[in-house]
Amino acid sequence: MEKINEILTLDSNAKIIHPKKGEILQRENELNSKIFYVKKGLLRSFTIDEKGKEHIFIFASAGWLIADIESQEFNQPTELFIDCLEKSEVVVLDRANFMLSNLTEIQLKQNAHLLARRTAVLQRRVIMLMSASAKERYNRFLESYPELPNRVPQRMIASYLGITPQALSTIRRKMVRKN
Amino acid sequence: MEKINEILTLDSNAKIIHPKKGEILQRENELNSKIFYVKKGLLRSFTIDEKGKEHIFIFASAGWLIADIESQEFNQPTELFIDCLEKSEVVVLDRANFMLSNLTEIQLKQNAHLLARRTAVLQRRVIMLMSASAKERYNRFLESYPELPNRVPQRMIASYLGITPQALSTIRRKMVRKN
DNA sequence: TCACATTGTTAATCTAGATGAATGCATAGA
DNA sequence: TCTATGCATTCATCTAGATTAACAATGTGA
Repeated sequence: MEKINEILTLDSNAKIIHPKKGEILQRENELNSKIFYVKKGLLRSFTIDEKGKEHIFIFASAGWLIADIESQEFNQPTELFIDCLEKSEVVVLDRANFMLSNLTEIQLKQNAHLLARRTAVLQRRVIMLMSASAKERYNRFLESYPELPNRVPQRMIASYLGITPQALSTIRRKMVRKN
Repeated sequence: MEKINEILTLDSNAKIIHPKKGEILQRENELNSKIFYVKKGLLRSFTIDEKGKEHIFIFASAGWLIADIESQEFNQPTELFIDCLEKSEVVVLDRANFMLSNLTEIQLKQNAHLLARRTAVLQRRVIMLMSASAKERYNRFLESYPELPNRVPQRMIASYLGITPQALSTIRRKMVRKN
């Protein structure tokens, strides 16, 4: 991972920012959205639906990308907000830089790798949402991201799992009683 | 899109196959899984859960990639089956070819573009699964893939949407009555 | 320090969609 | 041609999780 850090920071068009907790890096309906690479800290992306309900799309801790690939790929304004959950250090790239500029072959490959890793996570997520109960999804979440429960409030975990905070609370109660 | 076709077929390591309807291109638990680029026809990927229930992960018609990115990225055996829904023409690439070999810069960029497009679809899918009702998901599906309902049985559409064929049938009945 | 917002919990009720079963239709294979 | 298998539909019932609401515990900012 250290290699990728170096490569990204060597990209002459990349900027580094240090957002603090609560800072919004990208708003819904913005054009020209960016790709963020998290060096330290924790970001998240989320949508807000017509009923005003927040749905967390992805968390990104150190070493992960966060971006609205959909809007970029189809050249539409963002549907996703991106904000900062912990004091962070973030490399800001734009789309042209990431895939279409004159990067070296190694940089392109590393970037493709980061993108593939993100896609892999999404693949698992879709399968989970379709085939697993809320309880199973929560257990899988704990396995996959053991450090996150200490870093984000439960209502955000519930939102990421696609359930209400009440439902998550109930699931946790039942799990405790069984142990 | 025609450009990408040409590029892929020029890749000297790529093979072209012509699977027929029902043919299985990749089974669960296979190692060394491939990336398939659909030139003509229609493929799908799906999982089978512990209860034996089938969940369609993605359809891929002409111009789209289909692959188990997750298992490739984490070097684990495939969880996904890939099979053929219509007589097709398919370019078979392996992972090394796709991202890590000595392709030209243009090829790498085109491949990254295909990957990003797939990621974009997955992004929309996750957001839909989390925030929209079955009826809304069905309507969005019809908008996004207007030609697919004529090409695949309804039970597969239901499976793609994450609902039962009965539920889809009921949704369709209600939609017809309202018009 | 006090007012007020945010978080997590519990419980009562409601509902979208699952499950299971029966029926008619169409397609395929001997 | 007859039979069997798969597909779509309908209905009765069940259930996971949503909704609403009340409350305690913890932060937080003026």
